[in-house]
Amino acid sequence: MSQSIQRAIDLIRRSAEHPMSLTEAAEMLGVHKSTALRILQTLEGARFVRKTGAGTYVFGSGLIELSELALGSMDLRQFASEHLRLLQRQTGHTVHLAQLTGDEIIYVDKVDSPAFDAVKLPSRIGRAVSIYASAVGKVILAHLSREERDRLLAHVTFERYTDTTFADRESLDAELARVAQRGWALDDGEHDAYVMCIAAPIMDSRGKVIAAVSVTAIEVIANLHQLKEKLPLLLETSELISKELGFTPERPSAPTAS
Amino acid sequence: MSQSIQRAIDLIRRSAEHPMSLTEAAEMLGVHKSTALRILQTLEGARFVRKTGAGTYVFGSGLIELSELALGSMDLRQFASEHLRLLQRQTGHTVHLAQLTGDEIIYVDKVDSPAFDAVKLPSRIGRAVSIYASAVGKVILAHLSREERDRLLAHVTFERYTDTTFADRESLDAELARVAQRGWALDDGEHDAYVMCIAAPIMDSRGKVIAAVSVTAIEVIANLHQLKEKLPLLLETSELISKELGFTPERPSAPTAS
DNA sequence: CCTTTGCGTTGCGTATGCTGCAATGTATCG
DNA sequence: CGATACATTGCAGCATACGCAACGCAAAGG
Repeated sequence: MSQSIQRAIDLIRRSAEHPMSLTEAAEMLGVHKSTALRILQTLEGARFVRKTGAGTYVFGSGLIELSELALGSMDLRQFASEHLRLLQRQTGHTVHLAQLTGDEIIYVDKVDSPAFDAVKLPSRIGRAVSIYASAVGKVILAHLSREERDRLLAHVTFERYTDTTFADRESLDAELARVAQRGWALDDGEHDAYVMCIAAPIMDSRGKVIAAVSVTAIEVIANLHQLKEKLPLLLETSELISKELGFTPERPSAPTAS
Repeated sequence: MSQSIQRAIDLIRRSAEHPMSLTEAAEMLGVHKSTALRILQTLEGARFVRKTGAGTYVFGSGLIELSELALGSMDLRQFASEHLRLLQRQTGHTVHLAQLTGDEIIYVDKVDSPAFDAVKLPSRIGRAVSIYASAVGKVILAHLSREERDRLLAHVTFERYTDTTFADRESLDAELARVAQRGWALDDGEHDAYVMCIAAPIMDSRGKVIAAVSVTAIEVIANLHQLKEKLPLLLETSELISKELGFTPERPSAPTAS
């Protein structure tokens, strides 16, 4: 659409990976150096990129700050933070908070194990999660209305990542029915063969599912059975967070009792 | 410099704060709605903003992801991560990692206390720290070469935030001499009257200071004396991180005493 | 039910603002 | 000290991003 803005975006993307010189930037865009320079200077003014002493350009603090600001202003994240950290300490495993935003599910928080022997998972805040090959994805899908579920799955092209992946709409629907009934989801290595996961939904004040919490472990650390033992803790966490968002379970016989 | 890019930047900034409608965006920029639309569509294509169901635009996951990518690719952050988390658990206080990037010092990691009663500090990853009114700033300045220190302080306009602020070059230099000699810095409420802090430097393989670790507490939780008791833990942490970066202490007679 | 209003969106001619060129400045090298 | 390889600045031309006006659409209101 907008040429110069697209060029600026390309440069930002590039700067997040490697430092780049002005000449590199110009070559990458296929434009004259003076053009690249003006774009970079504009970005530099906003601290979207920063110029190093060596004259190369790198990703700037302005974007990091904005991104932290945006994440920080999410109500969900604030309400959930302490519960996630408690859950991490209780289970010893990595805890994720994934939020449904528009048509995709993205990680908005992650609490790693502080232990030295902890395995670093490839998940990253801001990154989208597979909607059908993850516990958080499935548990959110399972609790959505039929229309919304169809909308989210409309543009999905299924891919069989591992043996256990639900790689077509039919088997996925069957799985989602099971998930909806019991109220939580498993991921038995459906995206990465050795990554196990359990997830529970988070509801807002209108009872709509908007996010999910999950506990993740690799098979070497804990198998599926061991992970399931943490279910009560996980469910307690998801219920507490939902409650903080104003969700009240449907049972009419349960008033504001403490 | 570049008009349309500047406009795009303004819209990104705005979207990080509130959701905005197309009309709002156009009014804010003082341009026609069609112009604002094209900019937003370009940004949307890169997931720098996202369009909500209500038709408003919000900060997109693309920028969050890029920012996490940029932070994650910093070697320092990877090497330091687990040490910071250990230090947090050992001290119970908030731990910061601040890195010297260009002419400014920014927070690149932060480990809050997971305790429920923990006070949320206003610091935020990506934000710049005062270079002369913070423990991390002072400890980095104190270990820099004379030229670099002068360069960093050249454009600084001193401001006396509190009674204890070193608000002129002369008193700051005296303080920096003390800091350099003992190898760590204090912040006795020099930026915010009730925020106490101790910091130690992190060296790279060439022995140059590139970052600092700090332990922070508000006076209600721990006074300066109590904070100083954590010094051995702090120094151990900073030395371990420096070692991971390839730094070897000059003193051959100082073994790995615990 | 039709009208009105307030949005977002599209097509198009125009001029603004971006681009490329060439010249200048600056640092690093032989 | 000249040569090279950069980044940077000024300027003229034209491509591109702009504003306008018309359209589509949904919600509000008579």
